[in-house]
Amino acid sequence: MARAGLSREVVVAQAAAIADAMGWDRLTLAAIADSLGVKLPSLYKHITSLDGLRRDLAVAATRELAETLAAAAVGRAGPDALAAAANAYRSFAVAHPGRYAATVRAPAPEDAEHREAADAVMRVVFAVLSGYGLAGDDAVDAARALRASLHGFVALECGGGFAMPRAPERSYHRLIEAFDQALLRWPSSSEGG
Amino acid sequence: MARAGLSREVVVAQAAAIADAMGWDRLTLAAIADSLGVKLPSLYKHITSLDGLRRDLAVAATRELAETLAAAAVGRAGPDALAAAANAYRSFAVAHPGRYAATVRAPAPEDAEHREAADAVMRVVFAVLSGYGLAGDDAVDAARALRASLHGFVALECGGGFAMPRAPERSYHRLIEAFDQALLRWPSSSEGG
DNA sequence: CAATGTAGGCTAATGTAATTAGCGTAATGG
DNA sequence: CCATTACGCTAATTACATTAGCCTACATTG
Repeated sequence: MARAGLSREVVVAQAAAIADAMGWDRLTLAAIADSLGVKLPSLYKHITSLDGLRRDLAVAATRELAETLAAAAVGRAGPDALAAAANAYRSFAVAHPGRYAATVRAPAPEDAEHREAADAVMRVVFAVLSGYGLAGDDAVDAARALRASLHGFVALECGGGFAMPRAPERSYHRLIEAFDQALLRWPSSSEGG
Repeated sequence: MARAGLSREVVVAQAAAIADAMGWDRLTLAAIADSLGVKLPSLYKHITSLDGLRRDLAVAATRELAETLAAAAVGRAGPDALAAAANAYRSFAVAHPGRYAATVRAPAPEDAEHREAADAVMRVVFAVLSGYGLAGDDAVDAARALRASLHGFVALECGGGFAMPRAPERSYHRLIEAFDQALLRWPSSSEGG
């Protein structure tokens, strides 16, 4: 039997492609093995389990998202940075739905590598918010609100949750515009101790 | 064999309980049958398939959510209605995570019953927005932004996505406050044709 | 170059879950 | 009371994840 030249990286990359094509929830080892031209059990020489593979894919996808966001926001500030990052976020989700879904998986508490990848995403978010002069609890609240808004939008959009006949791009643009305005007034909101 | 007194409704209700307890994604016919004290194949006398059951559960849960939101918002208007509905939304998700996840499933295009349930939710949202004088594309954009923000927040929160040591309730309250302010200025945003 | 050890493929077997086929009994309506 | 239907069962099939254990390509080393 000729060697197939697999590795953990190759398997994860193939898993990403299949997750993008078939959906994160329908990712199966059978499909991955098939598309790599090997039998299913062979994968276990490179992964520990399906869940382990999902975690590896989550880490890889989260890093990819962080780099994408950072690349979009670099050299920009304020509303400019916000719009660039938000558009990059949605584009990533639309272009790579499986990988995007993987980024939503929360890191296990003791998983330093995964945490670091998730932190890298949050660093970009906080960098964008710093352009609005936000820090401390203000920034945490704003970061949560921003991530929630963007994630909620793309999750609903990708899930077919927008039934009305209006282009999602328009609504998204409007959302970001409104968020920008909200950030300008953010620090003046009641700061409950 | 004594009859177990099953029905589609009973099976769906049990599925809801199990989805809440184990998670929407880990809902299995085996668990449902077990908890009802019957063998797995017996369920097929009342459901068409696992996916059919998930759809039935989605309809039931979506109706429940619509009623919950309507009950919370009735008799209120403006910021009051917004806060009441938003809090009811998050409470529902936290109290019934499985049912909440079911409500996110988009109706199939030809599924009138499911569509009607989803419309009932949107009617409450539009009713809240009408208190801000919004209609037409303005209202559609605002409705999408609102649903995205709320869904994104509870999805991330329930998924353990908030790592920072700050109470999610605070961040949520802040989000709603900011959204209220955004709605006041909403119609003045650029209305791109 | 030959011996050898390991890495990386394989087949076979197990367990869980969804689904279908077909059997037998409880409930119900003439 | 009998016939029909409703409803639960067992048995079998399929798909998938997982483990055990085999067998060979290939790199290392004498």
